[in-house]
Amino acid sequence: MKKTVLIFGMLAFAILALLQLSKYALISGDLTIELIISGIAIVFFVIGVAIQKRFRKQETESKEIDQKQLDTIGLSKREYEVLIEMASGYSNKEIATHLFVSESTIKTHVSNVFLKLDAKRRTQAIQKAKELQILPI
Amino acid sequence: MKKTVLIFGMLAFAILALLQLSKYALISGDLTIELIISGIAIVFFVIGVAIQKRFRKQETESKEIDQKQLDTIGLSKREYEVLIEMASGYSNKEIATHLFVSESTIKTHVSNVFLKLDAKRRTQAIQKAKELQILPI
DNA sequence: ATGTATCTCATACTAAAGTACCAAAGTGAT
DNA sequence: ATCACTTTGGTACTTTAGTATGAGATACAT
Repeated sequence: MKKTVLIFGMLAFAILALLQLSKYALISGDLTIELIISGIAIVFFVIGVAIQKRFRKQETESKEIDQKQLDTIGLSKREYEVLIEMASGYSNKEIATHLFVSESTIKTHVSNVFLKLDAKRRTQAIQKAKELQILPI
Repeated sequence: MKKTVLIFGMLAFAILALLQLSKYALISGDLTIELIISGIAIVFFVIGVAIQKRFRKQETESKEIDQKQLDTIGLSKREYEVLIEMASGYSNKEIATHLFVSESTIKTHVSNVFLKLDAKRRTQAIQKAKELQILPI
């Protein structure tokens, strides 16, 4: 947030400087009116695009992994891995193969995930995890 | 697409007109240099924001239900309902209650959904449906 | 009318998922 | 060193999920 304020402050200063500069450049006759107007137009067009892009970034960022919620839920690293595999549509046996452990281990992890997400089925766990913005995509 | 080209053409024409206008306004002395530059800056800033917004819209619009793919997959109305219930995390028994039919019926629908989505498990079916942009959310 | 597809439901079965314990070994912090 | 947590794995069991097959009822199009 402090960073944003600083950038906007510097931007405002740069804009004022640019305006003054172009004004004196015109009076002194170094540049033609067409060039100055074109320059101003390009600069502000770019600024407009950049600012809109910044807001868009903030909007879409809300659709990525919510690290804070992940912490409050308290899933362990391994449990989280299993959750992601589950959401990808794999069976316990397949997950066991992917993570090089036994199916029993996966079942234990799965049960723990259910407890922490308050779910009764894996589909429900996936749904809840999605609502909590915990899953990639 | 034709619409976009037309809009951009008109926009280009408007910009050229604006530049000429401001040039002659300055020469005739009706407006000060500050006003003209400010006006140009604002106009192009707005144009930059608008264009960026248009692209952003196209990006986010691709995240809604893809009716065409739904048709090609050929899910029946009832099968699609069952798929959505599945993705919401409900068990076969719960889905049966929601749709006022027996669990057997749900099992039949579920199996048909698996065939049409080429899935072996409900979690996989959900994942594939999501990739095909068939599910709401 | 007759065929095609959908929706419904049943039985009988296999496979997978999930629960409930228990327990050993490793990790990390105080 | 001790405690808490994680990771691993096991057995035994219950519950869902999923498959295969058959079949009646409805609706819709040719």
